[in-house]
Amino acid sequence: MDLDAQVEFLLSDVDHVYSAVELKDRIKAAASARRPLRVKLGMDPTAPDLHLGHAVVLRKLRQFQDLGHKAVLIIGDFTAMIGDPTGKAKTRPVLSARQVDENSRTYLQQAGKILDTSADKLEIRRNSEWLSKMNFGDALRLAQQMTVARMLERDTFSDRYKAGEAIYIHEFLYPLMQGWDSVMVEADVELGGTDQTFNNLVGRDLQCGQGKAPQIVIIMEILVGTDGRQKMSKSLNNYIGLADSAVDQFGKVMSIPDALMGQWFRLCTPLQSNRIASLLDAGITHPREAKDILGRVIVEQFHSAEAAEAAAEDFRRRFTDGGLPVEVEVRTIASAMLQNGKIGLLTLIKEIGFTNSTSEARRMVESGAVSFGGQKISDPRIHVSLNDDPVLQVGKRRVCRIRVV
RNA sequence: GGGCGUGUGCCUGAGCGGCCAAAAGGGGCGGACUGUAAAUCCGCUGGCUUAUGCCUACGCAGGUUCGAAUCCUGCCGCGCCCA
Repeated sequence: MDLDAQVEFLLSDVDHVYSAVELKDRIKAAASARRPLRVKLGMDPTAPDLHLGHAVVLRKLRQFQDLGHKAVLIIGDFTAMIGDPTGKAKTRPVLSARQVDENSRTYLQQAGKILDTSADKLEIRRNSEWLSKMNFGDALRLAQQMTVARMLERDTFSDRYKAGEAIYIHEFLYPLMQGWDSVMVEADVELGGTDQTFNNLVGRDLQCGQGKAPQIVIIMEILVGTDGRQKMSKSLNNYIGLADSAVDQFGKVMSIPDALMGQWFRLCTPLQSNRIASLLDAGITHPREAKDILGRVIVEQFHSAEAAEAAAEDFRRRFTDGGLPVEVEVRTIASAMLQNGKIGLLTLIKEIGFTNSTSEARRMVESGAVSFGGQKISDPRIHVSLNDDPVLQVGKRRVCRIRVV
């Protein structure tokens, strides 16, 4: 691939670059020096699950790897003590070393579905490595490179400030710490979502301050979650986890608003733009069909083509035809729960894990959402016996076969 | 440090002594209709072995009262203004 083609490839589906010219020059310089670019991506190990939103940036990182560059994954174990002020999140609890370890492990396992994990293509660092060693003087020198006015340019800060919400001084340190990471790992490029723009640009400033070449910043569009409204995030529960089962992933894709398909095709699949255009043209492709394809293409990236096909088939049986899934999950109940061979329906629903309380189970039954042994049940007081592994269904999605052990 | 204001359920936000498990909207869940889309309509949205019943809840701790989310005292958080 010649230089221009590489740049074009790397900047495809990108929201913003600072700047394309620099990227081209840097690639050229690296090639003649026979060294790979160091492409940085930071992640907070605060939650154990990666989702499709993370995958957008990870896929971009993979493209760099495929062109021979090195991915530098930063586990933000130190910055996690603050938490990026971007969200509404309050001050976060300090993570224990063990939590960080656990989260990091599952991160890498999940990121490995997208990234090339061979040693010469991937470097993993924790920012506590250098941040925990800085003293107050070091921090002061860092802080001197930033002004309050500049901080307040950030929407997240100015909005909160105008709204009269609390902004703590240490939150101002977050972008500086993240920027310092770039200095320490000598990043040539940093990837991030649009919400990371400010932080990543700070990295450029800090690098310049150290007399180094500023990193190129590549900003990806933020993926909208399954609700079609807000950015995908675990806390909003509008996400598709990379570790979710094929069936879950496919089902969730099918539930997104049609209007979201365009973005998802662009950011979550490798399909070409002309193909996407024809899929989105309702005159050519029925939206349901398009979404089915979207679902399969996404699922096969994290599972396999066979698993994606099976998930689509399962979906058809359950929701299009209104039947039971190909494989009904079996859940068990201890025989000690039974009295005279029977158990209260509400207790059963709760014990099996379909609701968090019997009150909730009661509401489900009263609203006509529950069927047991293939029969709809509307009386919450009923007691049932569990011979022959009966099927319990609560709502459309919660189905299982019950076995007494 | 001082003054003023504010603190309600997942969120926003009403309530200002009983009719409050707490208005209204949002969100979520369930149902109808569908393509688990959109739009629309209906119901639910603290817990309790099944209840015209009990328990827990309106920042925290006390107090006044037959009775408090509502009044009083102290404390804590947040905001604004002054220093």
